[in-house]
Amino acid sequence: MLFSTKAEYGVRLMVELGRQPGSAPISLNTVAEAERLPLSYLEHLVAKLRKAGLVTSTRGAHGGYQLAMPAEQITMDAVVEALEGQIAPMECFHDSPEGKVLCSHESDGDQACSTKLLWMRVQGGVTKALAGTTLAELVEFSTHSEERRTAALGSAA
Amino acid sequence: MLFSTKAEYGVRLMVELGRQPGSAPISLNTVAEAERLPLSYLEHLVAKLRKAGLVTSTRGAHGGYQLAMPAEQITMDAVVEALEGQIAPMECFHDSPEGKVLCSHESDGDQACSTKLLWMRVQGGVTKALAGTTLAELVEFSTHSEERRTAALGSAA
DNA sequence: GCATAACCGACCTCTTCGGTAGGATTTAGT
DNA sequence: ACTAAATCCTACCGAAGAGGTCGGTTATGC
Repeated sequence: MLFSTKAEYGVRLMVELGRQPGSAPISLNTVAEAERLPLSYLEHLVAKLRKAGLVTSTRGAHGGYQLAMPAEQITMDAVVEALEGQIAPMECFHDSPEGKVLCSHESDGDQACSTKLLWMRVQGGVTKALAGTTLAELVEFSTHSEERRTAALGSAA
Repeated sequence: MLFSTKAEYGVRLMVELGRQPGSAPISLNTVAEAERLPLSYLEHLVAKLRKAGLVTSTRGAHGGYQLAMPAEQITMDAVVEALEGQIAPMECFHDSPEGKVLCSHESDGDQACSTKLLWMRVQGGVTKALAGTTLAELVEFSTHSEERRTAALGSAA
């Protein structure tokens, strides 16, 4: 498995927040029941999203969470990275401060190990897919999906 | 991490086999020393590659492993899948017998969960990168890399 | 028959995953 | 001021997988 359920649950959580039209915060309990996910586990995940600056929280009664910015501006690479940690295909891969991709096997400065070409391409494919998808797209996708389901149920009855 | 060292070590093993020009089998010990990887662990990995039909083995003295087909015909999706299991971004993803991608949350036949769009794109990016890379490319890449290193050392001396 | 090597299965340690538990803190409403 | 609702925080826990190790069995060339 490329990703764990941390990413799955976290994305579902973000989509759920994105579906809410108003400006009132949504409690985690509401999200947990809507998506049938364990509340206590979601607490851990939403903490990562908050620390990454993707959601804001308001404490106390009638508190909850909201997106920190419009869903159109949230790309999924930020969401997944907040939940799963840095997106690297292999342990020896890490981003250097200048944004270059390094492989810790390159002890001689410029040398690349025999697998670097492959992992570079894989990482490129993944980050391109993640960065090219906005939360708004997923919200719209799920909304349409639900409309189709409701329509199908209606015509079946 | 998207992949574990199983894929890393396994690919390095395959590259090492691909670098050998002759038709004589290479012992695992030779590979292990060349790549500085634990022999006993490589045994487990090469077993997976053999079961997947990517390498052939000859037992007994002077035995070893060889590529089951020319390196140009070996694409890395087969190698990585043999080592890591099915390439799916999320646990709920699995290939149906007809080759379609399914999500086990789609209990209503056609419905998709809100994250499917995202994971479809990610999986597409990964499989495209893996299937678009042949073992021959990696062999050539590593050979050139080594030539550059040798040249650099020579000029420095 | 002996060295070499593939094969096989059991085991072991460590980390992560997915989740639970319990409490502390903040806030809205009464 | 009290209370209910919520976030927040830390610790823990069982299961699974990662990354090996080990000992032994089988097959083969010399």
